[in-house]
Amino acid sequence: MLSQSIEDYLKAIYEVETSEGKVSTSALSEKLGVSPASVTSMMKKLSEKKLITHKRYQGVKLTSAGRKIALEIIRHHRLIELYLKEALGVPWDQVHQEAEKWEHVLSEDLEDRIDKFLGYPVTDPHGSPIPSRDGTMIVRECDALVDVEPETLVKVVEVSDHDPELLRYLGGIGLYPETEMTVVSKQPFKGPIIVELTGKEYPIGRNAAKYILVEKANN
Amino acid sequence: MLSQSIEDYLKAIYEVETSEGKVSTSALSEKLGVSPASVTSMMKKLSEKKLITHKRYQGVKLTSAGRKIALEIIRHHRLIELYLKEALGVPWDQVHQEAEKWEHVLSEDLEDRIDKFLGYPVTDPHGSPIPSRDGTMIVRECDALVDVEPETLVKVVEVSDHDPELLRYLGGIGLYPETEMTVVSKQPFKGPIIVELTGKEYPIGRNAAKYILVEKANN
DNA sequence: AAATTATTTTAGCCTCATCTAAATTTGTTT
DNA sequence: AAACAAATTTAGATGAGGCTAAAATAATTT
Repeated sequence: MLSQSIEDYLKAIYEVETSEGKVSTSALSEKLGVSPASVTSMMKKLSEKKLITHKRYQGVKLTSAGRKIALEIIRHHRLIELYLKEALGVPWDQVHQEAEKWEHVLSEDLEDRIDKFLGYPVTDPHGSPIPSRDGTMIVRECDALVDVEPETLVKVVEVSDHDPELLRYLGGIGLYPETEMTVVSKQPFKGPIIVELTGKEYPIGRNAAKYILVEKANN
Repeated sequence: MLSQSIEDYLKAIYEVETSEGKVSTSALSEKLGVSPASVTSMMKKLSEKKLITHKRYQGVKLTSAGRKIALEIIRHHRLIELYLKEALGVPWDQVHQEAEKWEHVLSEDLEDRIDKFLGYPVTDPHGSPIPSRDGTMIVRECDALVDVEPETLVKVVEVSDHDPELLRYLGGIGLYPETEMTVVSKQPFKGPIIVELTGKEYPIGRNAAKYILVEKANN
């Protein structure tokens, strides 16, 4: 059995790996809120357990064993997020922190029951894909909202779950995964992006727009 | 925030206190599966935090602060047990181990949602009373099955949740809280107790019968 | 290319929760 | 009441996982 701490590291490595390609000590230090020195010593331990490969000063990579565990935890996390929303009505900006703790103590049996209850879903409330039981996750083509040209009709695919405040704002304007909207304009001087949905226009900051993934709506 | 370990100690102290009156180092050592020396050092820490009072060589007692925390954890545990059974169909012999882990990471908000979902229940699947939010638990008058005289009609009040195998056996013969049955006889030489329910007779070992609480059925 | 800055690693220390072995206190026999 | 047995506590060690400060390496600037 792996410690909660190890599980958190593997998950963080997976996430940095897919979002940035290279996994540096400082990125993990930042993400996990621990000192760089702590990261290095954990990397040593994970290497010994053959869950990652580590070249001194060169960053780390998950082995397939490590990736499998990371995906298992992410699967727990996302099933729990969806479950809490569907079964208990927990608002989408709160499910993340609840899942963050529960994911480490969820048994396989309960995981299966939840999966079945939800009808074997493929995405969580934020639109993130749920890894399958055998440790694979679909890859999707999509763009960050911040990179979309004005005058484009797009469909929201996924919103990052890490900032509750952003989620509350987006929920307030009715912006969820599957929502269709038009990118009206990008205000100059790094100003906000203006989107139109349900007939109204709303501003979305450039930084927030990095965390909203969309695809071109086909119509 | 208290560590999981501290929460487990407080819960164990509460349980020993109510079932045996006096809380000895060895009883806790036994119950928690740690060495007596570990118990002593934890007692020192809990004393410093004013969660228990401890006289050297004389056992410990919960303070009201300590009792409140113990009851909060027990409330989590029992609400979770019932929730897993009702909402996800987890069999009653499995809910305990799942609750044992989840109880430590349940937020107050989620606790309230679960409580509401269940309609503010007062007992868990094993018949144990669920402490109220403000930290009180009802006390009931009842006898261990092992102490009941033959020829008595009784109603099951509560069954200990700690032995899955016993729970499976009891479930198999249809013995649950609220079930009415007749104590037919107590076999000699510490033999089993014979009970009759739904027209059939079943043996229950003396030891198991210590963990089944009943009250005289009034009819 | 040398110097400076940024990143990563090493060295050494801390806290938590556990352990074993030895010492102390309490309880029970003879 | 002395001796023995049982329970409890103390002393000292261990392994996780974190920290800071200093050293080593890599990256960037001048």
